[in-house]
Amino acid sequence: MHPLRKHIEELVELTDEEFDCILSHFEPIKKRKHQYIVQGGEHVDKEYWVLKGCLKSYVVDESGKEHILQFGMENWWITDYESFIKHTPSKIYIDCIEDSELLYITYENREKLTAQMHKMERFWAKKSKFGRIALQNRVLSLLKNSAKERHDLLLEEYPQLFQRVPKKLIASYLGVSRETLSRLFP
Amino acid sequence: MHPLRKHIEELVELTDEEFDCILSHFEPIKKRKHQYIVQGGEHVDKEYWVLKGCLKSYVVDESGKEHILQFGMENWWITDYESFIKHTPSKIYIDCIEDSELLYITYENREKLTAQMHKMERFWAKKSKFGRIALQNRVLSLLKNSAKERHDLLLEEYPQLFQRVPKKLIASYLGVSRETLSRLFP
DNA sequence: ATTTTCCCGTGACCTGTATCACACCAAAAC
DNA sequence: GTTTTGGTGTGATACAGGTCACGGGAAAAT
Repeated sequence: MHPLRKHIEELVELTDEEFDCILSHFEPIKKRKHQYIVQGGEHVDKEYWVLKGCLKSYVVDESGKEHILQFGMENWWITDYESFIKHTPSKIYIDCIEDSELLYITYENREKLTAQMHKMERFWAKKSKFGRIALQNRVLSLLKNSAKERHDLLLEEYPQLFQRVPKKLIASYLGVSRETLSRLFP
Repeated sequence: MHPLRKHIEELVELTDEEFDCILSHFEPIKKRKHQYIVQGGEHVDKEYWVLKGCLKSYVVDESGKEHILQFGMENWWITDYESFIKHTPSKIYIDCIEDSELLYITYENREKLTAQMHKMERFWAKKSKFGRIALQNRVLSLLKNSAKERHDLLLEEYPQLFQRVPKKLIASYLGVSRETLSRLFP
């Protein structure tokens, strides 16, 4: 079964025809390590689904430091939601940590697809709810947990991440410096 | 026009009949300052809309310190989304900072309403998207901004808040101690 | 009216984390 | 193979913000 179908069917059931229709709204794209799919200032009109590889979305502050909002690995969706939903210029960057294979859907195609297939509207609505809950928990974690606790929680939830991405990126996701993270876990 | 109707019509247009139908799915409730609408451990099956007053949703850590996730004032929705959506026991508390008048809808009624009125499904979907974007920006702000910067951004975005709620709650929302906040803005 | 609680500023001190600087090593680029 | 780049650990030092403690005044409770 196509991995995207498997992914969608975790939330809604599909017939063969429905999935064919869904897939026809996507385009495949390959990107190599260090290549961008979103750069700050752009208008983002695509949402990406990761078939293979690993990406990061982040902002860059005035001092040039990166702050990671999200990683994207197999079966994850990634884009700048603010730009994608509100049609505003992007504040974030997304690039590949590894060579990656992606499927993307344009805003227009997503609108078409949700209009004609109510299941997909429900699918994305659920995704949005879960994404919101995850972000809510991340806010709470940033408010109440120490760097060490945040690290342990991340390790527990996404152990694969620690095998794949450099620790300085983990540090940037957790909101601590590379050096501090290194000292916390000798 | 009913304030709830005005609120909903900011995102989707309604006929009189549609709004009557919507309103019939809600119940009014009054709560006094210090009263809870959600307490940790409960199963939350209601979403609240604030007609009048002010509330806060927060977690309590092991040391007893409160960390504020969200304030709710007029025209805001408030509940524990994680518990409400996933049907898990609540990790958060919600209580009134002022005497408040609320309208609530149960999970069941919300399901009924979204099933029979597609507009409301779209309304809540949009709300969810915007909520997610707001949380995303809050995460980024916690990662990249100092306490002072976070304060200034909050003041800019929600000046009313500073007129209504004690500064210690603002501090708790920003993720700094009351004393530090007091020193930052003498 | 009196008492109690809460709000808020402020001093003294402590601690977690940032920053800067350097060194080592592995992996990528040439 | 050699060079360059990037990832990681570690020391020294600086600082933002936390914690504890106190007091005064406003607001709520009695």
